[in-house]
Amino acid sequence: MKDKFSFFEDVYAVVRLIPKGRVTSYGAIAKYLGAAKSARMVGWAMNACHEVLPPVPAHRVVNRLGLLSGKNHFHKPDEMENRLKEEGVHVIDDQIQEFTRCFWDPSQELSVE
DNA sequence: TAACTGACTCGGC
DNA sequence: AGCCGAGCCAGTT
Repeated sequence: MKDKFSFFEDVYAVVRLIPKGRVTSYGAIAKYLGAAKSARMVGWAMNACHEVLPPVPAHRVVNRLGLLSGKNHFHKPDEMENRLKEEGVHVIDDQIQEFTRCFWDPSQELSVE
């Protein structure tokens, strides 16, 4: 179907690069891809990530507030926060604790070694 | 075909 | 300081 790698593929690639125990925001990914104003598309891409191989760790992607806004779209809402906790990310009431500390900016981590 | 929605973000009031 | 509206792109109805 997609002869060329679409915006979605790029999003998946970045999300899969997120280190364990780290999280990022839709805007950060969008900005890294050159579409800072298309943060919605990043989220929309996540909506289709369910049948994408290899599986995309969408649970590591949250909004800029560190809120698990997309947990409701997972197979099971609890799976998202449960996975983050298992990776060492403190999550309380769908809110990532020390979000700025666990934040992983692709344009910063992938750009600057 | 045209219109709407959506896992966001920023700016204005 | 908090709430509301507009912008963005692509997929879905």
